[in-house]
This record gives sequence, C-alpha cells and structure tokens, in this order.
Amino acid sequence: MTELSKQYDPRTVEPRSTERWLEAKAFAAAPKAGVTPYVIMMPLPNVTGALHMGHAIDNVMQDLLIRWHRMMGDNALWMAGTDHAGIGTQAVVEKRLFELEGKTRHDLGREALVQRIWEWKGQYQERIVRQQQAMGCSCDWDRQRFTMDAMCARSVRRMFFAMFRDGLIYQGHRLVNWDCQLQTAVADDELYKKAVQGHFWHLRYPVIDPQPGEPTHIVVATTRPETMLGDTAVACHPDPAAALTAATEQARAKLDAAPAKERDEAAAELERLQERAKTHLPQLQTIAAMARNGRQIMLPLQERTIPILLDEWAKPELGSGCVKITPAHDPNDYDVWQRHRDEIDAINVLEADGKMSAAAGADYAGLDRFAARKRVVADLDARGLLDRVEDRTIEIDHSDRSKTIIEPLLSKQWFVRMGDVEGGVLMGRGTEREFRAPGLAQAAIDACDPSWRSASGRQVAFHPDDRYRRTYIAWLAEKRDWCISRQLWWGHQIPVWRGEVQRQQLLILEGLVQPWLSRDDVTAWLALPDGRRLEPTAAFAALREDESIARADVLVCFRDEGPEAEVAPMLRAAGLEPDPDVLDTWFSSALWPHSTLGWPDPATAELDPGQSPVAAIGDAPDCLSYFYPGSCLVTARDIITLWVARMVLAGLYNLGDVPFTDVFIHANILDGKGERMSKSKGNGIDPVDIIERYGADAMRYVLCELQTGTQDVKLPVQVDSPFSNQPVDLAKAKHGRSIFTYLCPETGKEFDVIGTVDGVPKANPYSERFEIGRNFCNKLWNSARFALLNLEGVPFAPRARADLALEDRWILSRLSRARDEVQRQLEAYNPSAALNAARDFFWNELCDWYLELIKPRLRDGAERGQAQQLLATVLDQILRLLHPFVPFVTEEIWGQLRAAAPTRGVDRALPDAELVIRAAWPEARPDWVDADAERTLEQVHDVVTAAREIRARYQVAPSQRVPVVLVAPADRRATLEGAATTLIGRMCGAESVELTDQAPRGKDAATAVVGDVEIFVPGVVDVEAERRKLEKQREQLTARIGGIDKKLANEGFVAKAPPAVVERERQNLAGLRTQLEALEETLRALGDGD
RNA sequence: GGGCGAGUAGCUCAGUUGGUUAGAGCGCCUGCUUUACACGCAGGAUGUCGGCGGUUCGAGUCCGUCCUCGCCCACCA
Repeated sequence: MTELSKQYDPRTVEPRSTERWLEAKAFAAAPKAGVTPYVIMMPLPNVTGALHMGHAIDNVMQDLLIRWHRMMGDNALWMAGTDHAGIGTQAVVEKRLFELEGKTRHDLGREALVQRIWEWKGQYQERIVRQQQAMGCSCDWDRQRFTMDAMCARSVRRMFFAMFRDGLIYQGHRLVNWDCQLQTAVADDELYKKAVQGHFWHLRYPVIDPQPGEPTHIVVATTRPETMLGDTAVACHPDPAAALTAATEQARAKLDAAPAKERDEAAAELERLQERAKTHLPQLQTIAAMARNGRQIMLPLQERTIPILLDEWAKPELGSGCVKITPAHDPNDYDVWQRHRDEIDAINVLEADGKMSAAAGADYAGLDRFAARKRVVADLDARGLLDRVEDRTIEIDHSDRSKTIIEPLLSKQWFVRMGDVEGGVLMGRGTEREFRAPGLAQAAIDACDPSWRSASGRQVAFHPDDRYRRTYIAWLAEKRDWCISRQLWWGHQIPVWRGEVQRQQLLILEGLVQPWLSRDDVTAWLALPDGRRLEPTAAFAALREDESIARADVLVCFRDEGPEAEVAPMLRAAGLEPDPDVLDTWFSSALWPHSTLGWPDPATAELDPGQSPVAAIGDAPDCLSYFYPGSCLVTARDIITLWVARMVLAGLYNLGDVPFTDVFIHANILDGKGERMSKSKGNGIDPVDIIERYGADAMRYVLCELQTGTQDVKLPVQVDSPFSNQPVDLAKAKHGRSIFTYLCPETGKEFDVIGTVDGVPKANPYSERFEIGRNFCNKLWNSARFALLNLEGVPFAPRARADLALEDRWILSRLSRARDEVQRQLEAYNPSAALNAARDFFWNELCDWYLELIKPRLRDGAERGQAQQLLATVLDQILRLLHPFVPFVTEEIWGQLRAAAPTRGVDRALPDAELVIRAAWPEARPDWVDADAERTLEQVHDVVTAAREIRARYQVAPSQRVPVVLVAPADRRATLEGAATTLIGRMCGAESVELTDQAPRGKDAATAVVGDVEIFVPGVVDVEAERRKLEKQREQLTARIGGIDKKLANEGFVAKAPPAVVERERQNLAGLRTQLEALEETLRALGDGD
C-alpha cells in the first residue's frame, strides 16, 4: 500500500488520474445495440481565444451529468469541438495582422488570410482542449470536431441545398447592420449601444413654388446629416390633428397615473403637447394638404425634387412633425419605403468601406461619411438651410467585433425564411419521422409545447424551470427571417453560383445546362426582371414566350462538391461566379447535434486521422441513428435564441426530430462587480490559473456548489500584486492601459492578468471562494488516509443487519438516504443540493461521528473485522457518489481502496470496477434505512453535544476524563442503555457514564438539560453560573410553551389547521413541558446545598 | 415603453405544495499540536427575511403596492 501524504496534492494526483482515464479510453463511446445512449453536445467554444470561468461552469455541469450517467450504465457520449466563429475569429486575426505587421486583409488576399486564420485556430483549439482536459472533461476526444472540418462542411452544404431547393433560402435586398471596418453585415446580437456626444441638426428643405399661406421650407431633423443626400421623400402624418390629440390624451393618462416623483416631468410633457397644437398643428395640416395635392420639395445639395409622403411614421408630437425619408440608411425609413414602393425609391449613398458613393453626388463621393457630414452641414449652412443645431447624447449601435459605428445599409443578402409557408414545410424529408410543419420557426415553437411529440415521442423541456421556454418561444414567435450571409473570408462559402445572364446567352445555354439543371443534386432558380422567381424549365418557357425579357439572374446550387467542380468551367463561361459571401456561423453550429454524427450519411462521412468511426460496424449501428436525438443541452441563457432555437429547427428540418430532450440553463459567472465574465470585457479568468492554485476538483466542487437555481454567481477575483505582493481586489483596482491590465494600488505600476500585454508582468488571478473546495478535497483525502491506515487485512463476509453494531446500522441508514437525495437532486438539475447532500453525509456524519465512533473498534481484535468491512464499504459508496463532482481525487483514492480492500459490501459484495469512472452508481438500498438506529443516534448526538458544551464552558482539558451522570425517565433509559451509553462515553471523553433516575447529591456539578434527559458532570463548579444558565433556559422554555398554549387555545387554529399540524403542536407542547420539569428538577438539585 | 429575475446573518447563498425555535459555507469569538486532516477538531455569538398594506387560525413563502439592483426585448427623425 502506498503511503498517502498528509496533505492532498492535486498536482501529483490529477495528472495520474487523467492518464488512467485516457489509457483506459474511459471517455470513449461507441454505438452498442441494446444499451441506452446518453448524449451531450458541447456548446462549442469559439476559437477566438482561451476559455474563462464562464466556460468552466458550463463544462463542469456537462461533465457532472456525463459522469453520473456513465456510472448509471448509460452509453455516455460527450461530443466536444470548437466553432470557427466567423466574424469573431477573422476580426481577431485581422487586428493582430495590422498591429504586428501593419497589413490589412487586402494586402494578404483571401487565400493567405484564411491560411493565417487556420493557424490561429490550430493554436487556440489546442489551448482550449488543454484547458478542458485540465478541468477533467470526459469528452470523447477521438470524436472531437470543428465546424469547418470536412464532416461538418458536408452537412452545412447539404442543409443549404435542401433549404434552397425548398425555397426556404432566398436572396433579397434588405437593410442590414453594416460594419464599415470589417465590411460585412453583422447580426443584431453582435451590436452594442454606446452613448456618443453628438448633434441634432435641423435642416430646411425648400418647398417648390410655395403658394400663399404655405410654408416656404419644411424643417426636418437628423443626427446623420450626410444621409440627406439619399433622401427620397419627406413624410408628414396623414391626420396630424388626430395623432396629436391621441398623443395628448396618452400624456394626460400618464400624468394621472404618474408617481409623485415623475409628476413634474409628465405635466411638462402634457403642456408641451398642448402648446404644440397651437404652434405646430396648423402648419402640419397645411403640409398634409400639400402632400395630398402632390406638391414637391427640393432636396438641397442634390437639387432633386422629392415628394411629401403621408405616413404615420411621422409623429406630429416630435421634432418639427415632419421627417426625412432615407430608405437605404434607416430601418424605419426603409419600412416607409415598403409602404410607398410605387411613389419613391431608395438611394444608397454609402460604399462598403463607409465612404460616400457616386450616388451622393460629385461633391461628396469618395469622402468618408464623417467628413461628408461636416461638408453637408457647412454647405447647407452656407445656403441658409441650416435651421439650428442641438447638442445631444445619442445611443449609437457599435459593432462588437470592430468597435466601430454601425451604418444601416441596403444590401443584397441571403435569408432563411422563418415564417409560415403556404403548403407548409416538409420536415425530416425522407426519414421515418417525416412530418409537415407550418414553417421553420413554428416547428421549433411546437417542439417545446408539452402537447407536442415528434414521431419518436420526444420534445424539448427546459430546466430547472420553464421560465426560459418563454424566452425561446417569444423570440421564435417573431418569425423574423434569418440573414445568413456575411461578407467575410473565414467561413463556409455559400455554395451558389450566380450571375446576371443576357437573354441571348441564356437561350444558347439552355441546351447545355438543361441536363444538369434537371438533376436531383442540382437546384437552380432564375429571377426575372419582373420579380418572378422560376425554376429553369418554367423560366426558359417564359423567355421564349415573352421576348421582352432581356435577362435573368441565375442562381445554381450543387448538393455535392464533385459535380460542381465538373460543371464549373461551363458556369464560368456562361458568366456565373461563385457567391463570395460566407454563411453566418450559427448556420453551421445549428447543425452541430447531427453534423458531428455523420449526417447526412455516416457511411461516407470523412474523418480526420485517428478519429473514431461514425459508420456502422458489424452489429453496431452507426453513430447518427444510435446517438441522435441526444439527451441534454447545457448552456447559459444568453444563447437560447441564437443557438438552441436554431439547433431545434435544423434538427427538425433535417431529421424530423428534436436534437435533445432537455435544456439545462445554468448560472452566469459574474466578476466581483457583478458583471458577466467575458472575453471582450477582459474580466474573464482562466480556469487553469485556478486549477494550478487550488486543484481542478476544488474548482469543480465550488462551481457545482454555486449552481443553485438560476441565480447568477458572483466570483470576486484577486491577484497578488507582482510589485508589492499584496492582494489586490480586481473589482476595486483601476485599469491600466488595457482592460486586461490593472494598477497596483501601492506602487501605481501596471500588471496584466491574462498575459496578453507585452512588457507588463503577469499576475495570476485567484478567488478565495475556491478554498472551500480545496479544503473539501483535503478532508476527503485525509479521511481516506485514515481508512487506509486501518484497513490492513480487511475481511469480507456477508453480514446480516441484525449482526451489525448500532453505529453501523446508523451509518448505512444515513448512507442510503444520502444516496437517494443525491440522485433526486441530480435528476432535478440541482447540482448544489446534490453535492451538499453528499458533503453533509460525508463530513457531518461519516467523518465527525462514524469514524470517531469506530476508532476503538478498529483497535479491538474482536470487533476490528466488522468495523473495517463497514468502513471500506461506506468509503466505496461515498467515492462513487462524489466522483461526478470531484473525479480526480476520487479516482486516486479508489485505486488505493481497491488495493487495500479488494471486496467491499455488507450483505453481499458490491459490483467492482477497475476505475471509479466506470464503477456502478450506488444502488438504492431502502432496506438499509433504520429509523430506530437514527433516533437513538440522534439522542446520543444531543447528549454528547450538551456534555461537550459543559466541557467547553469549564475549559476542561481534552485529555481529562470526567464522569457523566444522565438522569432520565425509564423509557428513555431503555433506549440509551447499552450500546448508546458506550457511544456517549466515547464521544465526550467520559471517564464513566451513569444512567439513573436520581439526580446526584451535592451541587458541585455542571448541568445541562436535553429533552427529558438531565446531564450532570460532577466535579466542575460554579453554582451561580449554572443557575443563571438554567434560569435563562427556563425563561425561553416558558415563553415557547406560552406561545404554543396560546396557539392551541385559539379556536380558529384547532378548527382549521390540519389535524396532523395540531397534533404535532400538542406533542411538541408535551415535550417542552417534560423538558421544563426536568429543568426545574435540575435547578432544585442545584439548590440542595443551600 | 414591454417582459423577466433578485433583495434572507458581516460576505456568498439555500429555504420544496403557507405549519415546530429561519439554515449552510466563509468570516467572527473561545478552547485545542485529542494518533486522518490546523486546508483540522470541539464549543459559541449573529437576522425588523427590502418597506408598507392585505388574505389566513398561521406568511420568509400567497396577493397588492412602493423602493433598490440586475438582465432581456423594443424604440429613440
């Protein structure tokens, strides 16, 4: 037997456990007919950088579930991998390229830049995997995937093709959030708001040929004057009087309901609106009338006539009451345009790089938008067309990736139709679970409706409560089309050839391409200038029929790469080009739960070297049919809409079934200030820093303990300053030059907590909260050490419960209950409660009581064997219960325990396994529950605690044995006699324990009363102190008795409370009265000597 | 503006369908090199359950209202 060191050292133990697991391929999962699979798909970390504590809690929760299910006998697969994170990764690499080499992506070119990004990806993927392995993540590393590897790429292409064929993917002009720096569209959730000091310019647009009584100018206001160059109208409300009245009424209602402190503000608002009816309304009505008469405005600088539109978007209560309309650069104006398509156009005055386009006019084209803004303002001012300028703080959208201001821009993008479609959408085409859904979003909504079931009987449920189901549904219910194109270089290129082809060319080509276009694995659409979108056959027919059709936009999508390559030269010759855009990252991550399993066809899926096969082998089914649908998706709530919803709809669309049945939403990790840890905020800390200091188990223990409900977790972070060596609280410290650096409060010098800033010393962050976990591991280690020191020659013999000692029956009873509680809480997705149940049993019952109780037996020849056997068994069981939480230390101890006690068990041998990771989860043992033993031990506990309190009060040295006299009524004495008395003596350092019905004579005894038992410790004195203590206790007792008396005297209580509750109160009262009697008896005994 | 959540011991948090004296860990106080563990052991102190009002025999728990904090969504010419 190896001697265990006195202090647990995770640095030596953790690598050893890891090695054992990897060597035994303990994380690997392969399809096996007849065994239930349990599958978790890891939320893919982005390869933009290293993991922080937010990822750690996510990974630890998954590992907890996976290890638990593995022990329960499920075939547990945890699929790991990383996400290429298109825009994020490209932005990081581009930024470095510029900082280190002063180059832009255009200097490098597409191919070279992508090559750079692959290198970056390799580096970070490796780091991420190292971090996860350090945490103990038991992923099947031989199945690790990347969203851009061959297997996943094929799936992406397949889904795109299917959706394109089904008409669910279309190309359209839409207003998108444009990042002028990265020159790509970005999603709404990739934006953040930032308050910027700006201005509000009021511009005067001349009315053409004003009539008497009509205004000569219409005033409109904007924060972005340069966009006026793209104005195509001015709008006015069709019924300004009614709208203003409505607004006034609303303001009045608000004033009536306003709380005191908002009253003034509400009153002022009401007054302002009432005033407006006089100042603005007449003119607005005039303008509305002018609009009806088709009067025109002269757009200054452009010298273009534009109409006055009547549209409700123009609010009479705001600004001048009129609003300029720039459909190509403002979302609301875009909507106005949609309502007035036949009256106005959209003019795009911006280029992709943020410079003004030719459409802005010769004076402005080529100017950066901010320079153009100044120029436009100056030019208008020079013409006397600038009414006034206000200073204003404006909340402006910024791009999360480039940190630059976003411009709304009209551009051509690819979309997935989320809404309902005429005739519905065929989900799971060609599978046995095929069904028809109204639309993609609706299908995903239905999937978590409790009344819905897929053909496999599955649906999606959220945990720990269904609060987040509402988030999910609310988002999907908008059914907003999903913009899937990004103008990036890093990602899955959109597999479409497109081009504008002239009529003549098309007709020449028809014969050539038609055979191709009629194939199953090719889909083409031809968009005619009149807006019709037709299949090739219909389109060619239309072309022949109508000679006025001059050209068509041709879009061709190939299902597979091979045929595409074959036809490519022909397509090129016809003037088609591959679409340069790439797909939104979420398009590929939506497929993660099945693309990683080889969909659409595991038999032909392409693997990276060394990876486990996904195809069927012999009798074993293939991975896709065996592991899909998966079990549980573990994630933080911010990703519900972005990812969870899209995985559900992609799974339903491709396979006709949900990707998982449960979604476990865990807490977010916040820093000491209460802000969410994230890479971009710079407040994330590397789990490896914590592991190095406290151990991985300690970190896992604390993260599990913190995972209570959905309460977010604050994790105050400190570092020791590399300059003063003093602890620095990062929540209070000032930042240095970057968000990753801080200033030492003593010296004012700068240090770095991540290690990214050159020339600044690195300080390792830590958090004292993890000491709890470290202490726990040490306790576990030492309890095992104690056991192992005492297990030499441990026998195994089946033992009947009747033959066991009182404390043995007690600990088995408590173990049985603890096991059930851990199980119950894990099933309820409550890791904290599960861990605490295991902890409380282990620490408070096993260590504090059982180990102490059996120490004498371990030294006693006759009783030693049984005590050893029980000790080995209980240790075995607690190691199994704790393994999913703290895998490393339990694995190490398990090895030692098996060496010392090859067979463990009480009535029969427990199932054994070489590694605890593969050991069977403790089975329920209701037959071990022993209510009598529990009651007796509870009394022993109470008496011992009281006796110890006496010892502490009189500062009796631990080594000093004292006599203890227990005075109790006959029935109580019957319980405490024998074994219990022995245990009491053992636990409170008694010289002797006397059980009697007679208080000892003399008053030189310290006393305590527990229930109906009086405790005397003769020989320690301070009669007055004793009396005071007992009198205080009597006072409290009397008060409580009074309270219950009153309650029971209350007719309402007796009549209306459940009988069981009333009965309990009566019992309680009786108990308290007995206790009071005993107390008074003790007081009398004290008084005897007076 | 709409929605969701939180407020319990000095700190971080539990507290099941209302029902004994509201709990844990950390911290604090006292004592202890008790043969596994001082990262430990034994003992102890600590609460206007955010405020007010209501329902109820009974409220930390249910309802109303107000205060404070956080998050999500929408909008901002």
